Amino acid sequence: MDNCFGDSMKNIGDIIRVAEQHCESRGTRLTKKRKHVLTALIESAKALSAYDLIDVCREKYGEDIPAMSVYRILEFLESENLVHKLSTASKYASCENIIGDKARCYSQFLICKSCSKVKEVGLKPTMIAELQATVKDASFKLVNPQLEMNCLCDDCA
Amino acid sequence: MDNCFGDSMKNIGDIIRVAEQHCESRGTRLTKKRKHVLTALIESAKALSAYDLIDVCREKYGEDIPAMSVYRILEFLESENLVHKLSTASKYASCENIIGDKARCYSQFLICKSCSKVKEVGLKPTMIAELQATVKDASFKLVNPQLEMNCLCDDCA
DNA sequence: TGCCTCAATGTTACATTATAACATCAAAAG
DNA sequence: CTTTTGATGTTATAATGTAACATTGAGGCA
Ligand SMILES: [Zn+2]
Ligand SMILES: [Zn+2]
Ligand SMILES: [Zn+2]
Ligand SMILES: [Zn+2]
Repeated sequence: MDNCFGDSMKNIGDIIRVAEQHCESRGTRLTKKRKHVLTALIESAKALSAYDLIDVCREKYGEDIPAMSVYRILEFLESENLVHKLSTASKYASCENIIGDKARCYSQFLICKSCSKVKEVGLKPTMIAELQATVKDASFKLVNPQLEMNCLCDDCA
Repeated sequence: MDNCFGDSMKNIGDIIRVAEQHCESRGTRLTKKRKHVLTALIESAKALSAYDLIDVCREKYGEDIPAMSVYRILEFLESENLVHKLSTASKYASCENIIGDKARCYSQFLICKSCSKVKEVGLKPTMIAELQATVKDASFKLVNPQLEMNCLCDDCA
């Protein structure tokens, strides 16, 4: 490994600050609860369900957020491109490009079906073009080009 | 349009017969209920939920299949590569390659998020190779290469 | 034929994921 | 301060999916 921190090298404070600025510049607010949900996702290497997040927020912040609110918060964070919904897993993961703002790029997600570990990887333009062409040939319009790949991580394989 | 039948050109009897032979050759059985569920999916241009299928089977075959059984039947049909589960939509679609047995190929599914119309398109080998490479670089193993694309069909766009 | 066995299906109960509808609270603006 | 609007709470319920155990039914064999 290159350093002694591994993935936890990422400075959460920095990411949150960027997320706050991002929201501010868009006229929205990263409230305390939204920040907690986002932080929980950033700190997790694994995708979490809405109900997982309820547990994490209770355990880590002593904060009881009802399911309905968690879903609304996730919807907000997704609309701000800070979080991605992984439909194949019914779980949520923080965007890995909050700093750098590549969030609008087309990503593929490698999701371990055993432990939910997730990795977000940008799609190459050539791939995007090919996917777009396929969709067009079939008379469909691509709405959300997010790809989710059903995988096993090396720990689980 | 090339002919007056459109997609309904596909001869369902032929497909079912191939599916039966396929099962027989694998030592499994395409029972009456399994056949009904499979037929319902083949006849539908749209992906259907398990509960949709309960309704279709009741309406078309006067047959009341409990939810648990429908899920088991879908699991069986998927294990035989006759049906695909579209996880992003929580719906199911018949394989479009039952005749020809390309079922083991890697497919991408274009799914209309408005009406659930679905099209199965084979992935080009170059695409598969690229996806595989990405997965490998990230230390994941690809389990199921199925791609699901969130689209709008031309009718709904 | 009658029994045996195992696959298929039924039944009941429940878990998980998600949304609708309406009430309340709180921050920013005037 | 009040108004306004966005954010959150509350309650109920819908939609999707699974666990556990019971029953049925189709083939194989005495
Ligand atoms: Zn992202
Ligand atoms: Zn794993
Ligand atoms: Zn197929
Ligand atoms: Zn459509």
